[in-house]
Amino acid sequence: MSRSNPRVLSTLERAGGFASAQEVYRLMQREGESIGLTTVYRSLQSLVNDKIVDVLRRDDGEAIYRLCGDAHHHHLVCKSCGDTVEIEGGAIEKWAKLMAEEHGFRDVGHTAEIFGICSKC
Amino acid sequence: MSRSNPRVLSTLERAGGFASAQEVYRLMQREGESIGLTTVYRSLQSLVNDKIVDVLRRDDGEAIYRLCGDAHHHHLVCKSCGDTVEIEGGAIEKWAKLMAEEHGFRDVGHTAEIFGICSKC
DNA sequence: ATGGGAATGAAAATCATTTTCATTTGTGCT
DNA sequence: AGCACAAATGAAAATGATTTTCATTCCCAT
Repeated sequence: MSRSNPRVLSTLERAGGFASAQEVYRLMQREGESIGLTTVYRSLQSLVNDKIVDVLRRDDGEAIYRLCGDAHHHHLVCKSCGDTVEIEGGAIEKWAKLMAEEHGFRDVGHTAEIFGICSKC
Repeated sequence: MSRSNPRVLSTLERAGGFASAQEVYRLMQREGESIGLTTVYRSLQSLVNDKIVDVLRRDDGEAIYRLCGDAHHHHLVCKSCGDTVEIEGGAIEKWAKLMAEEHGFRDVGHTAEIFGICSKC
């Protein structure tokens, strides 16, 4: 396995903590950093594995990587401008646990996202 | 613009109201229907325009089309055997609505999936 | 130095989706 | 029926993100 190239993380931070792999790559190029696209992808993936960044999907399917805090949370994403709010999801945790029990599932995790149009758009 | 091929909609219904374009296409082929992939894509897109179906994204970025208007449900998926149970998600609906209101979002939808290991695995 | 594992990146492969374009089908009109 | 024209179709090529392959380079402990 490969470890993350630190310049990738620092670029993602500089980008406002929210960018696609292609954007991180282009940004690094523009800034004169010598790096391959492959390494950008690998680094971002490794950051996801280490739970240092989160990955979501734009409407067009492109993956966007986003620095996130550590507590388990969910996202409220604006479909138009991509603005994201972290929200608390205690209700979901309970629901997931309950449903899993009811159907005899163990070792459960979940995903949940809310998307809509924010007040600015 | 093109109009939707009715067999596409009927196949999406038969698939449980939830499938990707590729899946709809493969399903139709398996059932002996003669149709091109292009037409499947075009039909699904036109159904989205007409707001007859919803489009979301899987984790891998593939677009999945969902009949809306249908009672909205969620999935409990086994990570090991892929078995899927449809579950009711009233709690989630309320949660999503509440969170959206709190942050001034409108026109909101959501996705939620629970995954774990089923009793058979 | 030197041997081996990790990191790198160019190029090729993959895969969903979109576009192009030539052909077929359908529909209204005479 | 015969004709014209618009809409629908689908095969094949193009696109674009992402992944894989693989040869090379780097680094570090012996």
